[in-house]
Amino acid sequence: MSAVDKAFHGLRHMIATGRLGAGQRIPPEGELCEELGVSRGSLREAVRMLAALGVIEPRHGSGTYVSPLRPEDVIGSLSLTLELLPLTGLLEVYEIRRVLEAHVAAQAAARCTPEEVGTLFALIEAMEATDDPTKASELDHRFHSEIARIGGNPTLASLLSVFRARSRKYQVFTLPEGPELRRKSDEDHRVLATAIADHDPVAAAGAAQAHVAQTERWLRAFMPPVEEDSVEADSVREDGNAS
Amino acid sequence: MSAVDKAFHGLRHMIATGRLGAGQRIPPEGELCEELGVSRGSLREAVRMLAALGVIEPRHGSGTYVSPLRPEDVIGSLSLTLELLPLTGLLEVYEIRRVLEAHVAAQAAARCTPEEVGTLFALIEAMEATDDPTKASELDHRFHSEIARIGGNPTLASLLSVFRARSRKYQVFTLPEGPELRRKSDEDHRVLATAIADHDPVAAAGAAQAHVAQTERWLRAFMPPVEEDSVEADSVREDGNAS
DNA sequence: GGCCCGGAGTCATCTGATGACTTTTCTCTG
DNA sequence: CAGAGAAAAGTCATCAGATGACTCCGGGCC
Repeated sequence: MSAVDKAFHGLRHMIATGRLGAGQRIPPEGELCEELGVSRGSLREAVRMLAALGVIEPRHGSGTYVSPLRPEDVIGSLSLTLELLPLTGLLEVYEIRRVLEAHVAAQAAARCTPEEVGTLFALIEAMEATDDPTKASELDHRFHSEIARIGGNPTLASLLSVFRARSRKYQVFTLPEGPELRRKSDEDHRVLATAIADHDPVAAAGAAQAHVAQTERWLRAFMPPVEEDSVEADSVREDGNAS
Repeated sequence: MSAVDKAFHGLRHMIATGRLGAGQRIPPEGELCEELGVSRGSLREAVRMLAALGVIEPRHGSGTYVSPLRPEDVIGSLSLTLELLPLTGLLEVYEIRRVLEAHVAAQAAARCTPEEVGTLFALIEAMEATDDPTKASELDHRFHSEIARIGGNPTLASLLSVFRARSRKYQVFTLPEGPELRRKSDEDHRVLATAIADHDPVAAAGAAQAHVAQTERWLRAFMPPVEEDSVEADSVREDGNAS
């Protein structure tokens, strides 16, 4: 077992066994190095691994703390890498979204309060009122997140949030067909929110599934290019190396 | 932005834009340090982060390679941390499992071939034939993984595999009530496999959901203690502290 | 009492050196 | 010429030391 692995599993074991509890500050680097028998460099690499996985959180100048270990802390680490998956993976994610969004919609229909229904319709109206595609996409995300929250399962809500973030990279609303798509999307939202307000889980599940499926079809049809940062001209194409 | 963040996002950007493709070897540490403007230590921490997330894989003496970027590569990183979640998180995971297992069962019922049905029943018979709880748990995992595979969505299959691994930590079959639970579990498996063999998605979904719900009830009822010392490489034998 | 400042504690980063492992290349032998 | 073995190059793994940056707290000053 390598030194970094030793430090990684040692730290993970301390957390799993409760010796280091959620939110607690872990011992300083020096002490951990001595206890785990590795150098500071190796320990720091292990700490970075756990930080990337959302388990611990170093704070410059203060110390390193165990995360609250809530589901979103751990699942959120997926958002950094999910968008690296190829396109076939994205379509598979949509199938999962269909199923889970339908489930949370049904749960929300069974559990929602009048205040929560009001929030949903307020988001819909804000969505219909804006012309900014970016803002509309943001509100769309909040609308679905609110439904997931009402569903009552934070783990599921954070998982869906990650999946939606991956989909949002492709901004269908900025296409020439965007306004038309948005109008249909708004209709879907009203159908979904109405079903939830009526406490009709079956209708809500159906509406949610249809909505996701519609988005997926649009994506398949148009497949806009994704641009995530500055567009660097591929001047560096050193494909002809010595191999 | 810190040096490690600079290296992390720089590497991630190279992969996202395709400059570093799946399976490809990335430049050696020295070159990347110069290009990204960070020291070797910082670069190595960034590499470790991406490795923890399943995106790249360093090979001692050979180089560092981009992973195949298959869904299981990225989702598998969750398995290292999901078991750190508190118990409430586990129960939420069970709700997700209920929904997704039902879905893959329905998909499998719609898509399965006679050969795949044969595999399922062979696994059931092997499960019923063994007395070893550990082996039974292993076969149970393979049975459900096979159904998920037949379902046709590798991303979903790997996600469910991670969720099941979390549940398997609690070995209900080793309890005093284990044999009784196993008998009922075997019945569930036969019902599920029969529904799949009959190409009856509705029955398959219902059977899968009921099976997961049953397991969840057992876990709530007995809640056996978790023992996680699966790694026997006790190179650190100085753990005999005051804990 | 409130504000400013300095010191202790901690993480962040860099540099240099050495060891371990893999892959390639070359030489020697048959 | 072919093959096996050794040598060499390339790369990651690990350690040690030093310095900088940041946070937090407490004491001194107004």
